[in-house]
Amino acid sequence: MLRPLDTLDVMQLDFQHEHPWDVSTEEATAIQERLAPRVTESSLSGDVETVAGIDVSIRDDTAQAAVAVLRLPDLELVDRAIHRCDVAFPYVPGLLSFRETPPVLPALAQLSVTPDVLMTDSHGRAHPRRFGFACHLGVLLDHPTLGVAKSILTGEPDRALSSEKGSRTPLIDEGETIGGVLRTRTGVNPVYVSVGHRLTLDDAVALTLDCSPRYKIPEPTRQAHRMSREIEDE
DNA sequence: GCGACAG
DNA sequence: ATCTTGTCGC
Repeated sequence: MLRPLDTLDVMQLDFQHEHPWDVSTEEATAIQERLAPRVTESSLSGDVETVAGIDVSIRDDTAQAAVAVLRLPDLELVDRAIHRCDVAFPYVPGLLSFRETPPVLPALAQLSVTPDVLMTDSHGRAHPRRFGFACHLGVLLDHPTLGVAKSILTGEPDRALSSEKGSRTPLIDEGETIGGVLRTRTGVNPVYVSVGHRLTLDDAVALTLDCSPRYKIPEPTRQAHRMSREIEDE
């Protein structure tokens, strides 16, 4: 049974209450350090029926956020939302959430179902301060979230990966496991999976594989990416 | 100082 | 991310 939106009531969330978003890079960094301890890593409870892929495209200082909610295991689209607005914060490696969160929250608020898990095309704990976009979004909403990125921001693979689908190795930074390097397709470059909030790295890896039966990029994120690039005029 | 650097 | 066509390889 699909969960109604009320358990993820973004409309009620005054996300500016936690902290301002119009901040300097120094302030943004301090906010990350303050919120990072709030990330929790515990096993998902119950079956995951729906996963929401989240992505943002930016053209000429205008952001278009897209959310695609897919049902497991068939990966059928059950809900979707788009939100367009101006972007204020520049792209700074390590501060992506300050650029992408403001467009994403209003898009999530448009959903008519509550996805069990949120999936971003970014890092979660695999971040210099262990607080990537996936963590920031997860903590703000207090909802299970994972990050699946296409390249490394910080850290390095523990060992070389074999070329078979499902092959994985820890992503290590300063002696700490901050995520996983995962081959989602045989013979294709791996993706980098990490915890955003309220799930374990093993949960995140398993979900990523469940969502990637055909392509390197998981289906929820893939669809969100396509939607974020759809052009509409008004 | 130099190189690295999610999207 | 974004600007962009064909093309090499499994």
